[in-house]
Amino acid sequence: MEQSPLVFHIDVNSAFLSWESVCRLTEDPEALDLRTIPSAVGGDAASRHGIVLAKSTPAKKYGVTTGEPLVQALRKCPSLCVVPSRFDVYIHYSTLLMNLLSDYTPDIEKFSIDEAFLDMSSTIHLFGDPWTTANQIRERICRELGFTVNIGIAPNKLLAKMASDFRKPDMCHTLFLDEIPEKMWPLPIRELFFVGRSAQNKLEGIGIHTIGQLAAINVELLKPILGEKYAIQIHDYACGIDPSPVAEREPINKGYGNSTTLSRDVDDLDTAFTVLLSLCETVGARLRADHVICDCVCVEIKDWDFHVQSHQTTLNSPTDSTTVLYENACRLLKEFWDRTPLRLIGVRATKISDDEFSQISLFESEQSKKMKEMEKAVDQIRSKFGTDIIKRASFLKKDSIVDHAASKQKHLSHSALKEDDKNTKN
DNA sequence: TCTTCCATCACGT
DNA sequence: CTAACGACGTGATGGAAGA
Repeated sequence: MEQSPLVFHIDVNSAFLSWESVCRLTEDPEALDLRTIPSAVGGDAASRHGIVLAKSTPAKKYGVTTGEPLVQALRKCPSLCVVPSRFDVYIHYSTLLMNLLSDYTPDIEKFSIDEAFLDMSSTIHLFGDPWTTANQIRERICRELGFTVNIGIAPNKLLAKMASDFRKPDMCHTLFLDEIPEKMWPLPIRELFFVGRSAQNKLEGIGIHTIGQLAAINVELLKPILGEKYAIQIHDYACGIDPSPVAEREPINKGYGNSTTLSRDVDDLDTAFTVLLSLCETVGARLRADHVICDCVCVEIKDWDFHVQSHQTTLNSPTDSTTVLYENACRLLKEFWDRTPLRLIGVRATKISDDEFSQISLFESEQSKKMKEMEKAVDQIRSKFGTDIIKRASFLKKDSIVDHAASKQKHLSHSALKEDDKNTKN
């Protein structure tokens, strides 16, 4: 039996801000709805680090944009109500959303915390026509979960994603093949998925400003500028071509990273090592939780002038051990860091493989066995009480320079109300 | 010469 | 346009190193 391909893309409007609002209203029905005032979710408003992760519609009217520094946003809109992010809350609402969506098809690809693709090709006949069905989903999410979404309706993922981005919020849009010239081709090149700043500049350099112009040009002319593979991809995209299937199972991680911007620049090895230990502990715990091991450790630094460097090393044997990660990370950093003050340090484990048959080697020493047991115990306690409960001894003496996201999520509903007194500095 | 490794860049949420 | 802000993740690229 013949099926025409049909993909929905669901995108939560201002996800973090919407979810923050819903959560607060659930806790206190009298609470102020952040969506009705100029507001934003930011990393850490108090220390004036961080960026705008999501903004309300009223904030948008002041020119506040996602991704911009909080200080800049506050200059544009001094009355902006900035609240800290709570990822545990967002994961909760994301799960509710994905569960609801799974009522409509088993073919779901969770694309990010607030986005999903639904392959509706084989199930749409159970519900009605695509437009009506999408609107029913949109209304049901609003009614049952309390937040709005955009839904793109199209024959493939790329077009569905483009469609969900059209007019916001709380809207459904179609983008079928015959609608491409009218709805997609007039758009500026930058709005095409996968065209970032760099590609935008290169394309505009040869007089291409709209998606339609990109679709019309001979792809051979793009290859020398963008590289062969990338040229073909975005040219296909501009033509509405995307054969990639909706992937039901998310692929296993290729890497596990953890990085942090420090509350002040660091220029001594000891402090840097302490930060590395914290990062390695997180990464190691995640490796063990997923029952995987890594064969490569990478250390990344960003200095005071935003200059980024990274170095990596291949391990003698794959590991999930915090200690091994830490020793290698320290060695790397010591080797390549020229002691320029650092604002960010990161650790990344790559070349991931499965842990299944990596039982304790016969030659493994008693000491490393004990080490592993200790790490396992730390992981267990952390998973029960949160990552802040246990700290290694070396943390206890120094003042904490690491901005732990987990350590600033208490008392936030109160502190969020007194945002006014910190706009005096620059 | 062919592959792998390494560092960086680009792109997305 | 510059000044200046995150924490992730993936994949491409081009040069160096190794087989």
